[in-house]
Amino acid sequence: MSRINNTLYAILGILAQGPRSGYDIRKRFDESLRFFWSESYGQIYPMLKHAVSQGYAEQIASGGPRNKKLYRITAEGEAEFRRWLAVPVNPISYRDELLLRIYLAGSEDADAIASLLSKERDGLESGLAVLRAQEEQAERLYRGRAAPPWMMTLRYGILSGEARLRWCEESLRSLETNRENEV
Amino acid sequence: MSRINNTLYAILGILAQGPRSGYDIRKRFDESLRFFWSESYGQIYPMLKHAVSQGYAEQIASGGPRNKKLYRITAEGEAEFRRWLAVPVNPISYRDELLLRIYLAGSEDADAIASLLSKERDGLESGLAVLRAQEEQAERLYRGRAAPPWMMTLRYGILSGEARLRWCEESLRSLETNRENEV
DNA sequence: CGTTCCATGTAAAACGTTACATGATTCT
DNA sequence: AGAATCATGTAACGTTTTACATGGAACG
Repeated sequence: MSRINNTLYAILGILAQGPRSGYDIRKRFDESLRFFWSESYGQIYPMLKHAVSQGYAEQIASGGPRNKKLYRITAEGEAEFRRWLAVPVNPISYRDELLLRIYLAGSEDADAIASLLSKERDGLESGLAVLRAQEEQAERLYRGRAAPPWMMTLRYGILSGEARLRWCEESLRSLETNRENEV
Repeated sequence: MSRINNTLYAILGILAQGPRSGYDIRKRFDESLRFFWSESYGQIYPMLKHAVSQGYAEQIASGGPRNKKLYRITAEGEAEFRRWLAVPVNPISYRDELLLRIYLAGSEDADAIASLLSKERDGLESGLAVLRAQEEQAERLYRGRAAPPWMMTLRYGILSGEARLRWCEESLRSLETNRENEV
């Protein structure tokens, strides 16, 4: 069985919101989805051609000053995309370098681990500040009305970031406690 | 600049705890690290040869009934591993199919999303039960004494799982609310 | 006039999984 | 005896990133 190609569907999903160029699609991934998904040019341009060859998208002229190549999703493309939406997700296989290092570290590496953890904590704090600002802005915008589905992904960024931050702090405290008990 | 090869260091880290065969190493990843790291045979066996060629490990006879090939880390290998431990981690690039689908879904896909979310919730609940049982067992074992570093990774599994579970529940509630307001 | 951004692509390398091949040992 | 597990490896395939190549447009 050939694996489901998420890249194709991710691109179709962006095109479902309106005609876009390869460059537009890349920017979209980079600006809005980077916390949980990314695609590089090396994936996007060949996959757009593939989508056209499968009849899921078609190329249209832009008429813009740079005459970029816009792609529009077809009816088959949209049907295929909606089919994919309901397909059960694969279990997330995610690789976490920080956890790997901690798991493999010995007690003699406590300093190195503490340093990694505090760097991580600082990064999380500034990242969370950005997400919270975005959330506030969106809340003002959608006051009262139903929030769009992408708000859920923002919310996830905040909740998971907070959990990881709490874990960093807890871990740093426990390293500190161990150190005191040894002295 | 050539990318840092995490696979090599992950293997060296396992070997730093004692001589192991390729099979042993694979089992270790599969049993204890699967929540945040994995390596397949296709990576492990060639990488062990590479480690030997670099002088980071050496092959020793096992003498066991199956005469498996044990590898032992060398002094250089251990030094290299400790150097890697302190290297700043790369930002996690993690791909979350569930968040991708939610981000790309339109309001007409609310049913499909709700179904994915409730499946995810059920999976998280049973996964968390396993982790909590492991934590209890470990707590009984290390009562009072300093817990080993790998306990932090278990703790992370619990905290991040709880956060994701809360998010699932919150998202399902908000989908439900939107539905009621539309009717 | 130089820098940044827009814009499209390809080639090579790196990364990673899956399937296959093979055979011994241990358990039931 | 048959099944499961131990054990080592390779080949093919698929995925993903990075580097390279090219050039126009907008901005200060």
